[in-house]
Amino acid sequence: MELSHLKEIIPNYKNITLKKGEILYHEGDKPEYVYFLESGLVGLFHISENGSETFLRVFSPNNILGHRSFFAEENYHATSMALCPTKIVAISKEQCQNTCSQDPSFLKNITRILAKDLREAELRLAGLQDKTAGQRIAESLVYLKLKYPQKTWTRKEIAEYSCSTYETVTRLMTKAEKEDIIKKIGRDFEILDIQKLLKLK
Amino acid sequence: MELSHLKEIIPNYKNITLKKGEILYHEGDKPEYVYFLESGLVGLFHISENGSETFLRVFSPNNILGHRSFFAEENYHATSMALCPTKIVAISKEQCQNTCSQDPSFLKNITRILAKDLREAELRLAGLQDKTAGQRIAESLVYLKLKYPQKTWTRKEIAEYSCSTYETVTRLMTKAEKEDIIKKIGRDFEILDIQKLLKLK
DNA sequence: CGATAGATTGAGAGTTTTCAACCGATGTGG
DNA sequence: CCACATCGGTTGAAAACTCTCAATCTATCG
Repeated sequence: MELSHLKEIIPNYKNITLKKGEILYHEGDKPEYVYFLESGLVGLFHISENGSETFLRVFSPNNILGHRSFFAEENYHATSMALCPTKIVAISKEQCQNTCSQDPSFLKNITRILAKDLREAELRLAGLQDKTAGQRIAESLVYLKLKYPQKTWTRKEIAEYSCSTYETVTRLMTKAEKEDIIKKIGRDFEILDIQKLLKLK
Repeated sequence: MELSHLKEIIPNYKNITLKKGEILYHEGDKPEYVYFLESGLVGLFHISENGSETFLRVFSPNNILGHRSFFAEENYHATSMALCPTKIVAISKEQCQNTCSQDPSFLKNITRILAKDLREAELRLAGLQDKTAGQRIAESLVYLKLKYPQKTWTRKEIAEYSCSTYETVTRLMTKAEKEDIIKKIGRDFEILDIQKLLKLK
């Protein structure tokens, strides 16, 4: 979705700069703004009572965030955290409201994003039923590394994205390296053969 | 969402009658219509290669369905099946398009539905990480039976909704009955104590 | 009343997680 | 620029939770 013209059509907006690990909003907070990511990377996480974290979505430049809660008219159901130094533009709810009225394609774009994200979430849900931890981890490696290659993903982040544990991620990665499917580079890694990775048992 | 006025604002529509178990659309099909449920109950299921099924969503009277794929401009990612005799109104994509343009609240309503469903899907995803099978089953019993009390849910349906197996559902229900938390009535059941059910270990 | 779909129960198996100990990389301050 | 502290990664062994498989039983319906 091309939202890069947003700054031009919105009269006044707020700039936010986040360091790695800083929180944009917490689960349960009441939405006051809709955000637009200019540079960096943000992760959306759900943190349960017993402390287990689930990595729900990744936001990269030109992505909108905070929109789900705004359009559902609900408080945030998860916590947004910068995964690296990040610059964000905050637009007030009223401004977002106005943009919706003035630019019909704006709302339609957001509807499409929500519809696609719903598909993804539901397929991940189904994947937890019918895929092994190894398969989910392999798919997560492909998704995260190919879509966001600049980021050195930690085993923990990969685990939380694939709904597994960092030990299991480590084990799968060690196995994949032994079969020349990936190559570890320091704490980072590189995918050598996507097809083999996705078929790894 | 109140969509019951849809028949009045849409000039021509198609009526569909489904028997229990009949399919409205299959995963992979290209959307030609957006549907509106008049009476009955429809389930949305994802069926994986190895045959495991995941019960994603329930649609009841006045619900719209098929909208996710339409607004994402994607083929269906799951299969819709009638859970009991059901009457549906089909609206062509063009008519849906027109309604969006003419009635701004229509699109906004759908956006809200998608946003709420995304929350639900993501929280279920997180729940698979941090809740036991028993907890998920208990929550599914509460959700399905309280929201759709008229339907006799099978153990299999409950299992697919909670991402578990019908044997595990049976075991939990037997346990819950021994503790006077639910009461089995033939193949159906009744919840006697919601709070206890949700806390059942 | 028989046939069939659905439910129950038990036992065993298997995948993942959990716990624990140790190793290695990275980055910062002296 | 080195030393060290810290964060992240690796590996092994044991435990646990569910699932799978199998046999049996019970509702429901024609």
